[in-house]
Amino acid sequence: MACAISEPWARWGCWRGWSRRSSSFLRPAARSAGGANRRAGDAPCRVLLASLAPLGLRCRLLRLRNALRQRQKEREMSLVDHVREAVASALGEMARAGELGDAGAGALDGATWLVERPKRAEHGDLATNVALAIAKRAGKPPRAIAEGLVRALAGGTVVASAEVAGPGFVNLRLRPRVFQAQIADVLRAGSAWGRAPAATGERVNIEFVSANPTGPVTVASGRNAILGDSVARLLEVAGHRVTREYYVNDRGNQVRAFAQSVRAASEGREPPEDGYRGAYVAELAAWLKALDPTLLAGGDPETLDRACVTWMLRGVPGSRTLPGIRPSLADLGVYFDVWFSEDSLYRWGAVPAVMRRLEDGGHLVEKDGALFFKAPDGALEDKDRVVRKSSGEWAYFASDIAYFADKIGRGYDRLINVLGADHHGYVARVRNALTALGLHEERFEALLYQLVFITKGGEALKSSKRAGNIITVDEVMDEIDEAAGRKGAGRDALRFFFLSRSANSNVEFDIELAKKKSLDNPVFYVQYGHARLCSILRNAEALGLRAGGDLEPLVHPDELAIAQKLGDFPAVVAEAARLREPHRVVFYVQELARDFQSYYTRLGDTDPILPRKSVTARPGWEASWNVPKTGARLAWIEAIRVTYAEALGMVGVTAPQRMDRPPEEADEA
RNA sequence: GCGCCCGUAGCUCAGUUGGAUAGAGCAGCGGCCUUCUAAGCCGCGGGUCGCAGGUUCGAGUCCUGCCGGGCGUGCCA
Repeated sequence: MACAISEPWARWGCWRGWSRRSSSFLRPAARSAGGANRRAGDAPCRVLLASLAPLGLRCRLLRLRNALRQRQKEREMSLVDHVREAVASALGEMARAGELGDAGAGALDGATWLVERPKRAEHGDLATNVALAIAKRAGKPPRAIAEGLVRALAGGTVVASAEVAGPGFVNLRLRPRVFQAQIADVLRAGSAWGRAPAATGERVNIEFVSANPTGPVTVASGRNAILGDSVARLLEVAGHRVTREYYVNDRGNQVRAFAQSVRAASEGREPPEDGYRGAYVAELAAWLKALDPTLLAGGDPETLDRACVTWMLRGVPGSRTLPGIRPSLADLGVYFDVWFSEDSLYRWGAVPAVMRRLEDGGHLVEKDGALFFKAPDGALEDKDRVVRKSSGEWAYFASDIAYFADKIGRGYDRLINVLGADHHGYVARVRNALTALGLHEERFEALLYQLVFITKGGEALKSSKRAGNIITVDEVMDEIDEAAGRKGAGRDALRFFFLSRSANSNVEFDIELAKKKSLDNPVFYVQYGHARLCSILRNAEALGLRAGGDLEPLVHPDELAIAQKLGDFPAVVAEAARLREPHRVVFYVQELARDFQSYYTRLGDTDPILPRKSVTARPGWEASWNVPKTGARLAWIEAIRVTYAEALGMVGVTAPQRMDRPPEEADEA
């Protein structure tokens, strides 16, 4: 289905053919969480295998590839995996020795048991509930099994000591070497740390924002944008190939009402009954008038509709009243691969085509002069839905069905829609329609988030595009930028704010509080931590001290605990991607920041990482300074920094290299 | 009425396929800067996890009912 697109905004990459190039052109280099091919892994082998090499060689290559994969797998095994393996093999020994009763090794079959981090540090580095889990099957009390396990684990290479606790938990302390190896893992992975190999997962299309192009980006749609974009980043991190898509409703009543409001504004009239009255409407009217007076003065209404949509998306150059949907989203760090025009579905005849298919399947019924989609029997939503109004116009639902059919036809394994809770009734409708068309209904996944309540000084604020009292993401970001004295601070703060809670919880956004307390945003705490790490590394370099060497001097309990926490990162990220819950990454990085800052400040003067000026002032200080220990600690710091930066990148927040002293607190008593 | 989501500290929220004494930020109180960045750190106070049953070795987490809040249930999108 080739298309000739007449909307000017379409040139920005409406269709898949151009979208990649145009989007990479538009994306600043900062797209660190993007889908670059990293960790090529066994790619060279694959290439050779595909060639016409002789059979013997191919067999050898196959073995080599498998060996490489095995090694890769081992490398990707987390600390928990290693310990789990050690526990399992200890249990195997016990079974052979008859310590697990008649069930023997079978006691483990089908049992769900965990090796996990206990909440309290006194309970060890890791703990397992396996004795509790298999006690019934083994026919022995949990504590007896636990005691046997403690004996069997003694003297291993991973576990340093083990003890029975409570009803039968086994608490484990690990050898420092294990944590030191964790640091090496992070540094080896570098910018691939926490990521699955690229393009190994599904082809995913994620549609989000898709707000009507009749107003600027509001704080409410900001939540959609930030959530959708962060989930998209996480999916890429998890190895999926992701297309980000915005469905532009550039047709229908709302666009018409909007265009008529613009025309009214240009003539100094009140907007029509269902029209729009924000300041941006007048701004757009003035801009269009200057651009081409015939547009407004009795020109073709469709051309005017189109022009309005175009400039809403693009924005009036230099205007803060009408910055444009696309630039506003870019300021939020949100970019799309595809901007899909609803109107184009009509121009290509996709809507009647898909309706014919529904009709052939007997899924349409005519009532009161309108055409309805018949809900299938027993479906979750059992009401019939209008697809063609009695006026003869297609309803939005008709083009939506065509749109979904189109997306499925493009061969995605999964279609995700990020929707506000006020649209959740829509989900069943789409599912029913896809089922009726015999399309892959199960590939459709709705990601719902609860609504944002805008308040001002504690009072509910009814914001509506039509009334024109909307709160835009731009004004919020501008305010915070100004308060923090740094461009981009508002973006980071807004993203962090929305990502600091699960999509399932309602958010109250107090516009006054957001501006006044913007510097309390935890994002700055995390960023400050990153800047501190960078600063240490900078200072080290100036002194000629380098990260690396043997990690054995790394024995401080806090340092090892943080190293262990770094090891949690890939699992946190994988879980966040699987559940589409970016807030997990945000909470993780906040914890990491807390751990590091606490350690760092408490360290104080007692055992500084870098030599003080009083030390470096003496010539030849290097001879008395513990350089190997510093090297190990710097490696540890670099590993933390990498984890910070990766985590922040995955939720679209910048990781600044330096943050200068905070702006003076203006308030005086 | 029916469907989906939520109810955890004064406020805003986390809480991994059910695990040990339920956590964090903000707010409050008390301490720590001749600085490897105080946008920081340490400490204190603060809880019938909406209520009532049930499931089990064990429930904030799973099931049922009730109470309270949000959203949906348009020939609006």
